[in-house]
Amino acid sequence: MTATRKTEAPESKALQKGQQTKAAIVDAALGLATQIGLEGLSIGALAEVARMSKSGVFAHFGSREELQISVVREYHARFEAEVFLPILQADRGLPRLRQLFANWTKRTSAEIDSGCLYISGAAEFDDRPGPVRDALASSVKTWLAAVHRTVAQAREEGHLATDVDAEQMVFELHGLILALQYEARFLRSSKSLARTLKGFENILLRYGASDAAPVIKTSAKRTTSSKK
Amino acid sequence: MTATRKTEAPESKALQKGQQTKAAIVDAALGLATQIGLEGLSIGALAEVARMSKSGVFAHFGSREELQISVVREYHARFEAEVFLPILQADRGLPRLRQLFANWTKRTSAEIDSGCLYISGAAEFDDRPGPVRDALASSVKTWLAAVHRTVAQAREEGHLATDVDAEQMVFELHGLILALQYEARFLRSSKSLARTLKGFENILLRYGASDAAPVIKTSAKRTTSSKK
DNA sequence: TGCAAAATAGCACGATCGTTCTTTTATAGA
DNA sequence: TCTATAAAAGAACGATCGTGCTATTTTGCA
Repeated sequence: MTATRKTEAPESKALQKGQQTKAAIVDAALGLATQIGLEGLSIGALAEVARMSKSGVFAHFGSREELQISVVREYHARFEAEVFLPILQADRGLPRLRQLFANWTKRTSAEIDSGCLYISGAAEFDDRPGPVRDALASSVKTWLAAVHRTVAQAREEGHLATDVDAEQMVFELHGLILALQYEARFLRSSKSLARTLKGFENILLRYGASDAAPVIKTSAKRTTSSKK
Repeated sequence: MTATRKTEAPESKALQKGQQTKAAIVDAALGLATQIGLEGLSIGALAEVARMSKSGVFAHFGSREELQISVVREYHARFEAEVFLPILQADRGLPRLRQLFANWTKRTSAEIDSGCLYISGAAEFDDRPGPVRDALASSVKTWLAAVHRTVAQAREEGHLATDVDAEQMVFELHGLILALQYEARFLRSSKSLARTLKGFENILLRYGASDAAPVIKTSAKRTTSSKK
């Protein structure tokens, strides 16, 4: 359309000035969004953090909604890189499932300063239709499908009982993660990480995991010296 | 401070005009807050719903924060009336625990139009200190303590294994509820209610519930119920 | 080095926000 | 019924919101 075409397509040099400032903006926006939520993310506050003018920030996205979608996509990419991709190096089956849950747990609990966008976003957009919600739901579903696949693989490798309902197991694992986020981040409970790990072992036991769980049988000793 | 004191204290007649309009405002505010969140709750929108002027609404609370706290308190009262109080009529022990979870599940899933303030509020206020967060956390802790008590009673009645870690069980139950809300309300999954109920039976089985759960045993070759 | 084009800044707009102040209306006790 | 007071409305404030528009600066290629 526009007659102004550069002599060479701009896709060769991937990161012109504009692209890399946009990346920096999205990075700052992601930091803000994980703190105050996707809805709380304002262009003015973002411009201040990025040390730019409002219109300078705005020009990269064209609308606040597009900015939010960019943030969701960036979170998706990081989540994939930090949680999903590393588990592919673990042995297929139960070891990989263990690694998956460990990474997921770590990502959910460890960083106190940055919450999980998949969780806060779900609460914000659960009855707010639109492209932001669609992007969020799509990312979450992609991830849950990956969990489902990993569970199914573990079952097919013979590491879980043959009649395991993978969807049910994913649902229960998801519940553990959600409880972890809730009780650790909102209620500030220090024990929730341990509860999550124990819950995971409980689920594995119930679904017939072939390796013994490294959890102390609760029947061993009640009322130990560990008061408080 | 003010020398203007009524001839008699106003506490005798509980519902003057002001009190009952305030109750109506809080009712409308609760409806708004469960849809768009406590943070999204604005006095202007609330005034429109309540068919009042902004300042007329505002005068009842003195600040937006106080309005939010009133909403949290109202939600607490309703949650208690709808979920907690009715279970006291069920037999102490496992029947009561079953009734508790049934009510909790019903409250969480049934009403699609109104989300759970304890869940959306936690996401909004998990790193936003202040009295609203305190009110929310206090209510949630009260409820979780009631769940804990019910679990402990079921154990002491002999309906659960004697070595049940009540806190751990509450954590896992909470996770089921959170997963229900997440997958039903955000992901629009129709199967999440069934998954929640099945997860509940799984937990009961694992913790040695004395009545047989209506769930098909998953090839119970591993760690059969050797517990007492 | 010059110059088109991209990137950013500046400014203004209507809207809405929470809040304060003043004025009007409705209430309840004498 | 009269009247002090509570309740509600009205108007305005400074801020901030998202988003256009225009000007200025910076960039990258000839």
